[in-house]
Amino acid sequence: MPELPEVETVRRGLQSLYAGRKLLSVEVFGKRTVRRHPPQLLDRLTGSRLEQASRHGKYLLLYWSGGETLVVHLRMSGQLLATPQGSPLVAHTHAVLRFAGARELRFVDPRTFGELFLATGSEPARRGELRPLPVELAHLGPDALQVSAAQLAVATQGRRAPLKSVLVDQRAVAGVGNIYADEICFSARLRPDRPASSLRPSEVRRLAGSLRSVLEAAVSARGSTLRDARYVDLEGAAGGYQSEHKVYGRAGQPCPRCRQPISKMSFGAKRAYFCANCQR
DNA sequence: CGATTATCCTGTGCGC
DNA sequence: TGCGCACAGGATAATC
Repeated sequence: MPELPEVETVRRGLQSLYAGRKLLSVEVFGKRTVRRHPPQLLDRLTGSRLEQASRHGKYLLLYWSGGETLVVHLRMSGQLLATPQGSPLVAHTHAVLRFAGARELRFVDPRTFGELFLATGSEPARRGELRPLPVELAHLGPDALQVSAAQLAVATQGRRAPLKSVLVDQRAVAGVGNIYADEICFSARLRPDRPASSLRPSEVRRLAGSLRSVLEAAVSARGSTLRDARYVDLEGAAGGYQSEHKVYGRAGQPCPRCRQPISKMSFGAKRAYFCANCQR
């Protein structure tokens, strides 16, 4: 559910609320949220200070003074919430991190797709990144807010797959999901079912510009919160970008550019919303 | 090899 | 009002 803008909003909240704070304890409930290794391994973090809250794509990376990296992915329904000490645990609370001088950090996730794990090692730092990426995330493409037109050209080259499929493929570009892929295609005036390899250089450049501008605008608006309010920030507040969606979820409504009705097409299991008149 | 599909879960909203 | 079913922001292993 959360895509790059929502995860980035959470990251900023973590950085401002918890950076420099010492971790007092970690408590994990159930088996699914910490599933890559024994949950008690997280006790290694106790006594460390959070040095930096970082992000690559939809993954949160918490770097600690002891040298450990805690990786968090919210998947479809995960939330991180800054909650007053000792207030009642809501249903589906799977982990609680207690900090010195700050509210508890709670991981709440009804569908239990989300996960937390300690990185086991790092690959060399990528260009433009201060910290190395955990080996577990080595398969990810460049972060969607950093990606260049040249990198996008490589990602789309030789791929007959629909453009939207490539955009949501985290190995190609990390951070774009179902909502923003549609919004980016609309902004770039490109049909989501265009074979990725058919994009001309000028179209790839347009796509790169739209990637940047749509994601930056969404980050500025603190992400998108849909009707089910599954995404909220650390304070429990909804985002504001949903009111700026141009095509996502708007089948039949007039295109904001040309007033023709927005179309919906099926895409394997997923669907894509687009304007058949002004996206080519 | 690359592209669909099935799966992990719970909650919600819709149609009957 | 109540029930059953389809569907949901994701990622990945299995299958075509």
